[in-house]
Amino acid sequence: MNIKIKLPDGAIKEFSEKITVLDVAKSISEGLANASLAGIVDGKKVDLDHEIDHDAEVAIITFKSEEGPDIYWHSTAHLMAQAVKQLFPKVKVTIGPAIENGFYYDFDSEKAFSEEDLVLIEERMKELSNEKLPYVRKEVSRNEAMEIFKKMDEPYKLEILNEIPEDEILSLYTQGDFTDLCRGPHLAHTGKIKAFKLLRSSGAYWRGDEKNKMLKRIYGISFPSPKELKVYLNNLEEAKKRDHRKIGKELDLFSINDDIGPGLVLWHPKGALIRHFIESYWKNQHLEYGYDLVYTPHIGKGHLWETSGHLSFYKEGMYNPMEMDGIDYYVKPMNCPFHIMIYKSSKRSYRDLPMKLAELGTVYRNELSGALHGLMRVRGFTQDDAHIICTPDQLESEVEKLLDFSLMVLGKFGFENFEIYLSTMPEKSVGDPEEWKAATESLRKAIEKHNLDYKIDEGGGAFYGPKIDIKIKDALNRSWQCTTIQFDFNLPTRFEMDYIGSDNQAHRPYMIHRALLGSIERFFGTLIEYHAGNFPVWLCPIQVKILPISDATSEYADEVLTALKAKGIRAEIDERSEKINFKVREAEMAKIPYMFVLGGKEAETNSVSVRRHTKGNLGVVSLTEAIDLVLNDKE
RNA sequence: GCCAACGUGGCUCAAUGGUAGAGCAGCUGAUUUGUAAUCAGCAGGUUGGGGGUUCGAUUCCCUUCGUUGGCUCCA
Repeated sequence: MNIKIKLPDGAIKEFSEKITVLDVAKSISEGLANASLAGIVDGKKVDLDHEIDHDAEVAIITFKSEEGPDIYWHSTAHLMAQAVKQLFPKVKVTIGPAIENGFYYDFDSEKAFSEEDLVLIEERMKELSNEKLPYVRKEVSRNEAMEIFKKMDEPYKLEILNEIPEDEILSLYTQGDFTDLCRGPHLAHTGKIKAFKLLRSSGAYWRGDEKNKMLKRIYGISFPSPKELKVYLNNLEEAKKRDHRKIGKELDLFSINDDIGPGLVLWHPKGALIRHFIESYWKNQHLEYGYDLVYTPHIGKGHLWETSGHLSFYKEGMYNPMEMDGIDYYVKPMNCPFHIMIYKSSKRSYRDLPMKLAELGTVYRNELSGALHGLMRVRGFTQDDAHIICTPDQLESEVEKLLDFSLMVLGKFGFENFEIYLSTMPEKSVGDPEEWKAATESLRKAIEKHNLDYKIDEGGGAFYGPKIDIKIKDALNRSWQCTTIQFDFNLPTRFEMDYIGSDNQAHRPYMIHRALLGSIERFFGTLIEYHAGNFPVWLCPIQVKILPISDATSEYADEVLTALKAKGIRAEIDERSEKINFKVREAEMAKIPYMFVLGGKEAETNSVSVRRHTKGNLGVVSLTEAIDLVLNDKE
């Protein structure tokens, strides 16, 4: 017998008898064998003790491999479930997958897991890890599996079993006294799990459906070494310092007040000024790129929302109506019907298209109280909304322009890392499938033209059309949607929109909803976190703080201030009779980008000592040079 | 909305059944200072709201509001 094993680098190894994946790793190096978690044989992920009895392509998975962490974390989830079952035998297990950062396991338990419970579970996990219990795979028939889980009294596993397709191989993994239904692969034994931490417990609905029972979820993370775990936990701590709610308070940017109501934002002077700069930039760009700015009211008659369909599809998201002259008025959750009414205010010709109506439209939505989160999810917010109404043959170029525009705007704020999703037709949808196809293709083409990485969210589109979403991550790695470009095959029909074509016939236009920043509130939140409060200079309320060393230079300080203002630089003098250290400290903490320190020397030579926030003292330069420095940074 | 934790002066936190305390911020005064905290004094809280247990509640119980972490939803 002679088995040829092809490795990822193309090398071929020959073995004279059947071997396991671990043998292959060993034949390469002892180190690799130690680090190996599992393997890939002919494209299939398998356990290390998987036997190979034929020529095959084999790759070894370590923690550093793309597939590594998932397997590692999944095995840790099993370890945690074992510990939980031992400590709380009445608990029923459900599912426990690896996630982006770590893993969780959902349990059906009367009692929630307290922090003390988590410590107990961790301790038990440590003991079980020390026992180096092997994860043993066993393939079973459907009946066997049913028997086993019936005996174990695990109803959720039985429910899952029933939903696995007939032709799929069923496998069980057992370590010590714990058996779980699982596709695998898993680590060789529990001793491989060296460092772990249970991070939090929370509630989670079975299958994510609020109609189902509330389960108890435990989240955790694990690494092959304590050092990696420590680095991860440290990063988590560092990330918390970037939290927009914390920085928003420290820099006095915004607040949310109990007496006003949850999810309703107060923009304080500094935050409002930044918002003003964001909005003016936004308006100027829209005017330049062929948009028309509009303003629309905050409320509209119930009849309007019936026509739009919001009262049948989105009622829970809307505030209750208020009555006037016997007619119900609703606060708007969206701007679209208003923009449509502007379109419909006169007869439109194909020559009017594309029509692009843009508005910083403030809307109110009744978000679930438990979902509110700082500026990221609020109940009243301003969308940087626009509706593009065009003919079918303008579609593709409009989508392309949109994506260009969006990337340019996001870039202006310093955003370069984001996730792009293309969402396609869901099961329940309105509109002609051919139109869906064309629209989806035009979205795809636009993304590909930019050479951007993107993920497809199959069936994730709105019922009324496909969409592109751009998401930005917050300090804790949670994604928040900013840009959204959505087709709408629904509203043009509902509102019977039309235009007269060159053939003198009425046609139905295409409509695209889009928001670039998403909402000003959320965008501001992500902006704060992305820059850790160190805003791009053009957005800073104060760009330069002038710090005279003593009263003796206060006259010169005034001159510097005048010179800065003349160049459109926002500056302020700290005139207090405090030590320079103190003034520097306060300016640093206020994250002001430039500090100009002035003493007798500077006054004599018409210069300033420049200090850059986070970078420190840059030395003395002439006032004109210093001003140029700031102006260059202000772009 | 659901599961859980939390709620003490503007901010960060202390006080586990015996009339609430610190630092920072604020105010007043002194200090005129060379790149991240000058010194002193003063003032500020019916401990989120309501109810209960108790001789006595920040502390224990109930309820309500809010916040936080998740579930869900979405800008």
